[in-house]
Amino acid sequence: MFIKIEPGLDLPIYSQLVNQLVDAVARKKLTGGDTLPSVRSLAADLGMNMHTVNKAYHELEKKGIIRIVPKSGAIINDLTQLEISEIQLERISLEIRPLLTEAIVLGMEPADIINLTSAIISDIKGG
Amino acid sequence: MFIKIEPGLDLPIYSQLVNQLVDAVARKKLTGGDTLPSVRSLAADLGMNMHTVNKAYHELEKKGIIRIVPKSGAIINDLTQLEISEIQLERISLEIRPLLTEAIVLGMEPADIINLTSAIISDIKGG
DNA sequence: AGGTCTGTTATACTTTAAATATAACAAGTG
DNA sequence: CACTTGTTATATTTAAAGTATAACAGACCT
Repeated sequence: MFIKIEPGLDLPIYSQLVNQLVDAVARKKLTGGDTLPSVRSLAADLGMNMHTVNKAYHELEKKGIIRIVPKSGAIINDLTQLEISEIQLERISLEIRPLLTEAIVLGMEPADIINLTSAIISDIKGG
Repeated sequence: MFIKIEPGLDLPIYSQLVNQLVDAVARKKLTGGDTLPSVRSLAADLGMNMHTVNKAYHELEKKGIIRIVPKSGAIINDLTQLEISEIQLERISLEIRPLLTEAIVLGMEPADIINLTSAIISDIKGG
């Protein structure tokens, strides 16, 4: 797999795993219908515990990015041409808010923030 | 004070305090030169421990929003007409990135995200 | 000068989250 | 039938969050 985990970072390793899997979907290394490795095999791959991977998978399920079929496996959801749910939009807004507030307080103009946002989005898709 | 802390939330109470103080600066309830209450008095006010408030203040100092003068107190920095530092910009970008990635994966178009961002910024300033 | 308030530092403790370690179960798959 | 799957349960370790006291030294005020 294309996952690199760094223990000792300020971000928990299960969150790192979540972020990198979301990233992989954004970059289309993973796409709707693809299956994720079993929690056991991925845990072995990454040198971490089964339950840690399991926690990451359930986090991804909460986010609506994968579905978990008990006794079978985890599958990436097909979200193309599907409207984002109100709940997920609300959650993202709530998490993004304090960061935007901080940017404003530190002196960024709305236009600067929009430019930064656009640049990051391009990088996510392109890089 | 205009601070409301909710224990039992998934966000640590020292982070809640940080967020609400940043928010107060954004809304200009607090502005450059204003002093924050002492860690002891604010802790008593909010029914929390001195060290928890202290932790929040130091977090705000790392963010560049206040300065702490030992044996004296905490003062809001004057950041108007001051360029954001490269370090802070880098940190904000790094934290905002996974949220934007998630939005993309959940089907939002770049334009949608920009609109959402603009709306939140307006709300921060206006509300 | 004296007393109070300040942030700082240190120590100790409790509680919660993160992470690991095993083990067993029941259902899907070949 | 044998194997793999996610699930569940229990136990343990480590780190973070939060509280509780106490003492210190400089600032501040009368």
